[in-house]
Amino acid sequence: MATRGRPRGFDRDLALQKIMDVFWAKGYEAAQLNDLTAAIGITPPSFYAAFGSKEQAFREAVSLYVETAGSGSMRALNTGETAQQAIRAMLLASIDVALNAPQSNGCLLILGVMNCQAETEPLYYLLKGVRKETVERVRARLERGVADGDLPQTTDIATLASYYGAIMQAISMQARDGARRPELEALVGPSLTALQQ
Amino acid sequence: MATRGRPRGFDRDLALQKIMDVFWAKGYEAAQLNDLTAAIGITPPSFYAAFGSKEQAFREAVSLYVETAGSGSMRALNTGETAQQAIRAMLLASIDVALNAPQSNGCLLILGVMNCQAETEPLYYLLKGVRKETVERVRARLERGVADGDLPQTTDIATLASYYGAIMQAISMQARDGARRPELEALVGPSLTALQQ
DNA sequence: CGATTTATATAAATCTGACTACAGAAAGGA
DNA sequence: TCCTTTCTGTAGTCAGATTTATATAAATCG
Repeated sequence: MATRGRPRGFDRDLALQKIMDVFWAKGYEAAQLNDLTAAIGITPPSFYAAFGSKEQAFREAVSLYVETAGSGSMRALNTGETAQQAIRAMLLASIDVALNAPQSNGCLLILGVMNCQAETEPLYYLLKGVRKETVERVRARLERGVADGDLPQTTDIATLASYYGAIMQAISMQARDGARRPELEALVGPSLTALQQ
Repeated sequence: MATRGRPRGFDRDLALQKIMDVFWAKGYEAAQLNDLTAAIGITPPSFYAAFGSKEQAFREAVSLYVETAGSGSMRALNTGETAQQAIRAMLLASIDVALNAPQSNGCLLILGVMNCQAETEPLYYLLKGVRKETVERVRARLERGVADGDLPQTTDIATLASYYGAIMQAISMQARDGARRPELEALVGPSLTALQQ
């Protein structure tokens, strides 16, 4: 059965990418419907028919981000022979992501919802959950490092996992503050000394 | 000559402290005039007569913060015999500040204005300037450490100053995400390994 | 005490931003 | 061709938030 009714006048997938870009550049609250509809080139009713609400559009944008732009650092975490190489690759990849942000800079998962008020609370916890998963993956990689013997048995894995999660947050904050690649990459070396005890 | 006209019905200094607390807890944009006037116990016209506008009130609150709550970490930076002791003291003090935040957590200078839009742009740059000063002071302390001989001549001072600025931002982010004292203090040890080459 | 000056409260003006009623347009199905 | 279905544009509603006009209250000065 073919689709009935008037066909949509724009590409929904392309529109979602632009939505992601706008949220990525401005964050959830600062991005207003004007920005979203203008970026897509549609009017509000078309937006609501296609995406339901600003909040639902954000959720879809986050999913897309996790699948595409945001996945680079997690893929990088699975490269490299040693845990240290993997962590370095992850941090460098997160710098790439931060600098690839359109307009503004930084990671959507870190900067997308900064204040937890009644209205934005569910979205705040959505992003917080994704960040927690990230730390979990770092922890798993460090555990493997201990098992592989490239980290000492005494390594405080939980602390270091949380530490590198914090470093990624710091990278995004610095990127948002206008830091360029050299300044961001300068953060990687010092942070890796924690693995060189 | 005595003050003419009806005297103010509230203590302006006390009111400014409450304004600081509200902005500290919620950030500039999330804090609405309702919250400010309710915290002080006055009505909007009294607020505007005393503080001019929400933006001017924020500027005064930032000044007060720098003089009081925020000065702890900078004072700590001047304690300790070695540069490493000083940095550790600074980080621990910034954890104290982050956990002393009313309601929410973190540093007003780091989390007070997160998105730089037309309206909040000047305030964003105000806070960014204060943060830059902080990094400058860290740099000066590290320079003294090299001069004192407790850091090697080859120390990359600019990089490390920026690094510890980033660590303080990370501490505030983690605190905002609900981290308690043990989790925050666990970030200090790994970050200090950068000085133990 | 009367005049002036300043603060307060009520209540509303003003503006912004998310969202939607309505009518018209473009497709498929009978 | 006519009906149903779905999308689109105009225009506007509605709620929330900062700011202010107006009248009243409380102080000092002459």
